[in-house]
Amino acid sequence: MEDLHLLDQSPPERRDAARNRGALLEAAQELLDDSGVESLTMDAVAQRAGVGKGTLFRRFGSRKGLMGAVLDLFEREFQQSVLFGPPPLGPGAAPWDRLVAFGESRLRHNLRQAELIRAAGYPGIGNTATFSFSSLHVQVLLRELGVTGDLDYLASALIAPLELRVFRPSEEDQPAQRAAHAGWTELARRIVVADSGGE
Amino acid sequence: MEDLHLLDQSPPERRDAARNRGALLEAAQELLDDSGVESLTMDAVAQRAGVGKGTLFRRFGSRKGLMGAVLDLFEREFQQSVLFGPPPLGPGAAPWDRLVAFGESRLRHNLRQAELIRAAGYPGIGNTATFSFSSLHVQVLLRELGVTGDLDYLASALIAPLELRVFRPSEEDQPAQRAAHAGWTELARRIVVADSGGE
DNA sequence: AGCATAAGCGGACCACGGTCCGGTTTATTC
DNA sequence: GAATAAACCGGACCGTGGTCCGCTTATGCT
Repeated sequence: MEDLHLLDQSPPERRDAARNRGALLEAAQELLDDSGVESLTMDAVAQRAGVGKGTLFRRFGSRKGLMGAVLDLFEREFQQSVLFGPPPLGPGAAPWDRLVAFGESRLRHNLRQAELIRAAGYPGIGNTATFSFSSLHVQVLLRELGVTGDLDYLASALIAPLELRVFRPSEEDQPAQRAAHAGWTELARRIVVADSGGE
Repeated sequence: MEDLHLLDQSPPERRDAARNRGALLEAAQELLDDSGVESLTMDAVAQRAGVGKGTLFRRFGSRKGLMGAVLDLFEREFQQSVLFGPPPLGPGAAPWDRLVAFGESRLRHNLRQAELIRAAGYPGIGNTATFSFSSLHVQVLLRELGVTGDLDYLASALIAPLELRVFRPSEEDQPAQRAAHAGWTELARRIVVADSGGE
């Protein structure tokens, strides 16, 4: 699959470069799993991947960039399950159910990656690609639910409180997590219901 | 006013320490006004305040801590005008009007401090003191408006989209800013209205 | 006042993120 | 397949955030 670069216009990446990129990402993840974000030193990553520091920076630009790349791996997974996964998160369920599922799933996603997200400087919010995917998805669901008005804004506003730290997150705290999800669902209900002229 | 430390249980701060703290904050602000966040080097601040680096770190803990302290100055101002300032932001206006005014004011506040807030690692959200002030205030207003349910969560959710970067902020872009405010007001309306059984 | 104790102080020092440039590997052209 | 050009590589190097420890200064007690 990697070999069909015939279609790409710009010769995509040299073989060694690709190999190194992989090795670097892998090394980064190993270090993370091993001993947390703090141990993710650029020197350490480079050394572990058997590569010079310059290369590491060339490929990822900065420490945050590297973290962003790692996060991106998980983000892709998430997007996959939204677009192609099983209902109710994936296609096939009723819009409202998909919306609720989205809230819960996204919340969990963010909590699981909390440490990295924080260390990476909250790239999720503000990272156009990541953010606008969620925003667009919610926007579509809202439209299907008959919501009118500035859907773009409403969607963003609905996503915002799912992002880290809007509720005081005693991470791992299951009841708190449940309350957060319940609260969010209630928020969504209010936004949706306002269009149908009362309950 | 500073002299009545008789009531404080722990002798609050040595005179030289207080002086230095002031000098450091002043120096930091001067550097910021002078040439932006980038030039806010810890060495530079210390030197400008005529103080050793160790002292600077003792007082503020870290670079982010220092930035947080500077932001805190503005935050206090903001809180003052919410608690004691003229209506509609301050007390005396109808709850709904106060809520709308709060949204606009907070949005402007965040945009004005954008550079610092970002550099300080978004201390506003998650900084318990700052955040819970806004949250509590909005919570009270919602209650006055007859909203029922998890007011704590709803208040937080309402504040979240005012925080930086939930809408793509072309800072200084006035129409965008207006749209953001309009969107937020509409969001608030939906949250409030859902309790009164339709329009 | 003078002493004892604690808090404040500051600059030498360290670690890590990020840059730079000479050497090397890969692709392209004849 | 050799020559040329371009991209890649890597480690020496630098600046800045943060720590540490011996010295200084304020405060409380007798």
